[in-house]
Amino acid sequence: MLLGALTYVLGENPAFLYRENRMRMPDDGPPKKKTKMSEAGSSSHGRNGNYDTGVSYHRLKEERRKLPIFPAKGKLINQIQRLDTAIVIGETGSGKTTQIPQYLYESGIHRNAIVAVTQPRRVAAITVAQRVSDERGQQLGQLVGYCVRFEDVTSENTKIKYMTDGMLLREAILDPLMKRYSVVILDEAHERTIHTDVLFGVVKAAQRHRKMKGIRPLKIIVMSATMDVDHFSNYFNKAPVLYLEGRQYPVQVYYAPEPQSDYVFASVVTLFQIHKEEPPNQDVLIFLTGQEEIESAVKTIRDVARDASGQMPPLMVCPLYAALPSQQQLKVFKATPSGYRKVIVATNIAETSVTIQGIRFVIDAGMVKAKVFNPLSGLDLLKVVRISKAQGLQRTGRAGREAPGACYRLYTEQEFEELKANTVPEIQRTNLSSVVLQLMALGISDVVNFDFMDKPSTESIVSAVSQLEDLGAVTNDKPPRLTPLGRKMAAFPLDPRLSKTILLAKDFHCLEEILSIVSVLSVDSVLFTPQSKREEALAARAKFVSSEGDHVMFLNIYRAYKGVKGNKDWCHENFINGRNMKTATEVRQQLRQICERQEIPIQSCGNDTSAIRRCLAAGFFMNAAEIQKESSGYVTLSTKKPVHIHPSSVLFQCKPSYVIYNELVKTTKCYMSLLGTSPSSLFIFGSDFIFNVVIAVEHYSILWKANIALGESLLLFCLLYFLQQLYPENDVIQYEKEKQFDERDI
DNA sequence: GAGCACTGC
Repeated sequence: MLLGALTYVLGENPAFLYRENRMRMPDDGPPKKKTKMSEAGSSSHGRNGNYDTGVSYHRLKEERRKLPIFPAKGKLINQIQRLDTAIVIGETGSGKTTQIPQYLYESGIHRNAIVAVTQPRRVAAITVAQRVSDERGQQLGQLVGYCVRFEDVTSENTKIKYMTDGMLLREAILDPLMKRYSVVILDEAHERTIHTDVLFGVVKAAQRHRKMKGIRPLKIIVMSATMDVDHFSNYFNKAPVLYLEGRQYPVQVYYAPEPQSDYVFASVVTLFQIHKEEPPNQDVLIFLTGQEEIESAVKTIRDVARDASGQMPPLMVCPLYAALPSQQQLKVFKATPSGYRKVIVATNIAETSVTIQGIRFVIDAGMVKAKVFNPLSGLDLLKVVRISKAQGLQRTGRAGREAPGACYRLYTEQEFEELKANTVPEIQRTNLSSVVLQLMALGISDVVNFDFMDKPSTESIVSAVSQLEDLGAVTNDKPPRLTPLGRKMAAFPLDPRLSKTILLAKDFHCLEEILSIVSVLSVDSVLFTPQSKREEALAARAKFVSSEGDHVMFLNIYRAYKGVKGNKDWCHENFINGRNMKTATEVRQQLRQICERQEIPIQSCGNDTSAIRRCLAAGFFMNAAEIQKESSGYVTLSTKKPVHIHPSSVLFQCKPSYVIYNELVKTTKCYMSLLGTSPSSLFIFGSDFIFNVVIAVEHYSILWKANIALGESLLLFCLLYFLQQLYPENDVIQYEKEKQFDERDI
């Protein structure tokens, strides 16, 4: 295969010519955890891990003194001491994450209370805590600890606590004033995760309220690598900004001379140009958008390399994306054999989550696959979109971690200039129902006027509130109030529809089963279907399949997995993703504990799947669809939107009259994914005086559907009563938009 | 008869 050459133009933008590093020192961070998987099983992460004394402690002490932040220590502490809120801008490698919490502790600014440091990712919280604990010469979980989901490695002695941002937000529900903490450090604030964004408002309010109530003051430190400093400062009442120098090698940026229509191909061409000209053992990182592109690029690269073997040094090609099984992900961390060049073809997972040593060249396609949420249609879709300038910068920086490097951008300099400065914060492109429920549990009812740094659109808030209203979690007052049911729902770390389903399960006496199903639904797919072994995978799966829907299949899988005690070979043979299945069992354990705390009786319905199906139908009543006689498709009952069963569903061939679905995904068509059928249900939709009613008693083929006025509802309820008498084995479930659960809960 | 980026509680 002959690859045409692609010539590049040298980037003129000085912002992307990184400053030469003056001090050559090890990175400030702890030794990076090598894989995503190693943290997935992090419960084994040692409390007694690397605890070490003597030589190692003194060596670490020396290293600390050499960090770029060290000379600034006195001045920094002095400033922070005087300020209520400070913004700290530090480039990669400044040492801010590991050192500032220790400086605060050493200088007594913590006032003997806890310093909380939030991180967007679990791995970061765990590894940084381990590193800092080592630097103090202490055992992890003593002075320095961490707290992430499923794991709390802290003690009464802990004064420096690394935690995920989501964890601190959860804690805030129980204690909105955050009284345990004297300092809250929000690290990696530039990433603008939805949790960090909500925390901005929560800590700001806590600080103000503590001042008003005369409680020990709360110091806020926002740490970021952003260039958009003013935005942060303005939000925190013009808080002063402290700058720290980082450590980064220069990276030469090259632009494509003209726009590239096929960036996958262009990336392969560029790779071989680098490969021809540069010495081997200088590794290359290619950024593409998803599994399909990556697999196609990997194949092309391998083909070309094979054809040209003998004419150039060999290549070691590694794909890298989150859905890739653990063992294959691990390959990217293997040392490159001598004489080889390693090429990693990755999604944006390599931008922040995974750091790979030895990268000297980055090839950036300039695109990313992003979830786009439309609050009006309630539709999620994944779209390939252009990256932001900040993201481009982040990718470029990946070439200069250990030595000077180069970044080849597969777009023109003009295209770069036209990119958005920053990625749209997550809070502005996500379904907010879960966040709104959490805010209301925090006591903030007027969510529309919450002090957001960047406000989500009113439509998305209104749509979230309305969904919570449908579920009976909030009242339809203005502003809405949390119902007792809503308060219970907020205790679960789940999508509100799933929390509601759990709370409904006690009425159907099938909580054990629902917990299993909900756990599987709330993690990434447990099914693994490689393109090459599709038939094999489907054959292996046949024993779990159920004509009653995907949920029952998940229950079968969960039970079988438990039956073999999570055996890895079993997972492999049955094309089950063991990593995600393990997470599901941990989720289930957590959900079970929350149920116990709420004193919900945990009962099993055994093999009575109809109870399970009724419960699911009741929880997902707003996600129901009815088959269309004429077209073989379905329409949603709530919005009359034409939809189809996704071919990956076990119900794809069955076409039941009524289905409930987990989510709508728009690709070539609008697909419902993860479906279930209801043995018999009544759904009531709508508001005010008009209800849209559907009764589907499939076993007896009774179908009735109408729009009725409230006055007629009496008649309807009489009818329902008779139906129930006639067919006692079929529950007739009714749902109104109003808060029928309140009375029962109070 | 279709393909889904990444986090987190």
